[in-house]
Amino acid sequence: MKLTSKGRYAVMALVDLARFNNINPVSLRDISLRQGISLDYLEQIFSKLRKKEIVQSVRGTQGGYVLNKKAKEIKLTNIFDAVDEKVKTVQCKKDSKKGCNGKTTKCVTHNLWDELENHINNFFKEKSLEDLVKDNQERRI
Amino acid sequence: MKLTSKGRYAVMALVDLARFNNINPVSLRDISLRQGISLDYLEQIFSKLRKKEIVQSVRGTQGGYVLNKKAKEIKLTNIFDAVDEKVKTVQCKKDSKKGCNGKTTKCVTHNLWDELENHINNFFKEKSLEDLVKDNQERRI
DNA sequence: AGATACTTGACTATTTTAGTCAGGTTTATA
DNA sequence: TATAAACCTGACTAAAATAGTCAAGTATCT
Ligand code: FES
Ligand code: FES
Repeated sequence: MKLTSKGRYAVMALVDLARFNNINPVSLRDISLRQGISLDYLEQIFSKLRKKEIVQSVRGTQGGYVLNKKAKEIKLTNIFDAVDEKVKTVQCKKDSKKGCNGKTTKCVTHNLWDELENHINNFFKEKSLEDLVKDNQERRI
Repeated sequence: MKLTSKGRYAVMALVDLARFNNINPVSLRDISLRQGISLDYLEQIFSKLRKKEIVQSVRGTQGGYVLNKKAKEIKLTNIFDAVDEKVKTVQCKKDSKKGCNGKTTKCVTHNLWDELENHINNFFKEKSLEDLVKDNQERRI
């Protein structure tokens, strides 16, 4: 199992934004340069973040993006949800009555993967953007 | 992030094997039928499990596979390790001094992903094959 | 007017996954 | 000892997912 770039970049970009989010909006160009992420790719990512109201956009010269909530209220789970970085451990469909490989009952490992999924999601629910910014500032002292 | 079929199948197959691992070796054909996993694919998986000494093979007619250790001593982490289902959250190479996107220092999220990786691996270190078999038997009563 | 920066949607190369396929070798047992 | 069951190995491949790029806009500040 691995984390995709989209998810990783979304968090990198938001940590960057949160750190420079004082008065003025932060342009994607700046984030792109600081974090080494393609501008075009960032645009895709921020489009999704905006639709889920995690950031707000400011158009025109001197424009950019601003956080739409307090950093404390933005959890990792919200970010991942916005960019479709979902944790998927089971093979069977959630709603379907059928288990793995067409069995009428859930497969022998179904519950294990459900536990795993919860275990991972708990981590994402606890961590906020504020935590990440703080961690980063401490390490820099 | 998602779990791959290889990892999922490896665990399904081992749980199956552990449950029927009384006296005689269990053939892949039986596992294939019971779990609905392609025989050819199972062979790939068991080849790896054998190399890591998680199972032992018995060749010839009436052959099959047997657990090479007690179910209690086989942890999920051993299984995943054997079939190369690794948890990879960071983008940077482990040994390289360079961080994400060629930075000389680790990127702003590196520590977060390290924490996440540990969080997930802890889950895998705790769960043993025995736990899984028991869970399954209880649910069947 | 011109530059900056957001907006959108389509397109594509690469990589990974999830297998299949073909051709073995070993061994119990009838 | 023939035969069938079952392990063993490596190469191959279709499909999906990923990680972007590219093009053509629109809005707004100076
Ligand atoms: S993972 Fe849900 S039935 Fe197998
Ligand atoms: S994940 Fe290690 S430097 Fe970015």
